[in-house]
Amino acid sequence: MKIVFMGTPEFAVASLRRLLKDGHEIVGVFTQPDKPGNRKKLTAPPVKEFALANGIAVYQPERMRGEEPLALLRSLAPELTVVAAYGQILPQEVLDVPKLGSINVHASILPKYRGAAPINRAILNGETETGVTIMYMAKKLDAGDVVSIRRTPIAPDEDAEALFARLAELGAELLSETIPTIADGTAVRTPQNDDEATYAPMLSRELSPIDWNQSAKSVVNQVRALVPWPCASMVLEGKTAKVWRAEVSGATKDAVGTLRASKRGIEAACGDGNGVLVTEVQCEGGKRMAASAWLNGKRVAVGEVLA
RNA sequence: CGCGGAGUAGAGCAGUUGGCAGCUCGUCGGGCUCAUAACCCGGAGGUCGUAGGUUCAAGUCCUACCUCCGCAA
Repeated sequence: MKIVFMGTPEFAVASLRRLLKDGHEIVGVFTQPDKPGNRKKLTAPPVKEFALANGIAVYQPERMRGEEPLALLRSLAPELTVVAAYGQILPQEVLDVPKLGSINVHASILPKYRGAAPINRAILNGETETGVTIMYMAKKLDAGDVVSIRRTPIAPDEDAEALFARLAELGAELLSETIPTIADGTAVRTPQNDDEATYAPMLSRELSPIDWNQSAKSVVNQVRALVPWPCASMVLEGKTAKVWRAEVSGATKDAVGTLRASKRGIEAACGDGNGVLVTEVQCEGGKRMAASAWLNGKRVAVGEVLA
């Protein structure tokens, strides 16, 4: 089938790879323009890299609105458009170009967690189950008719990075199974119940600082949810440090917010009387490292109170 | 030319006015112990990011470059 693919981050690569593997003719890939990444370098979206490496034409319009991109898309004459985390809002005219319509791979069980950061938000909220949804795209964000859903449990110690990778594969698989039903017209369109919709807004740095007054479990969820960006953060020696990994430890008698060096890391007392063991941190200008290694370099004895 | 931090043993760090390269953890061997992630003794492990320069002498001072990272976007 002649397909146009639209996607940007790593999450989308899995689906694109699967489409290729399934033998579809990818007549073009749309992805976000290269952005000035860190410090100096211009970084290309993962989807672009993958597409180019596989000899597929790549288009990076600033906007999909307007006649130009619309004409471009029409000239490619796709039968179906597949979108996965593209990062741009598509006008109805664009969605209507392919005969079979435009479908989207979304990393949640719709109508729950519509929006930009469904995976992170699900972990942040302590969900124990999530999934992927294939749906027809509608004008309203992530509100189109659902075609297929696949659920999966979230492991208690699974972080956003790991879940991302898993859902990307799961989404690709479901996409692969769903496209044939769209092609032969057996796909069933189920409208979403808007009353049950929830939103997963984009992440920001404001979510980073850890409030130790929360329960230990909430703190750990925050740490898991925000990896690898923006990451939960704590204050070490007056500076902010990213927290890459943490786990709930036992009850503690320390006052809320107390940091204590332990054998395996830094133990912090939380609002519910339990402790959180921070096991991997990253200080300003430094690399991520085991918390025990950090304590090592600081020559802090086990049991000593840091703050 | 956006601001800034950092490259020294497997890991994390120290190294003062240039003068024999150190500390903690880990690792290996031995000992103590009912036992141990605890304790004691001992050992191995480093072209100090790269290339030049100054000097009797450079981890340290000068120059260029490479790599990693935080903030800001």
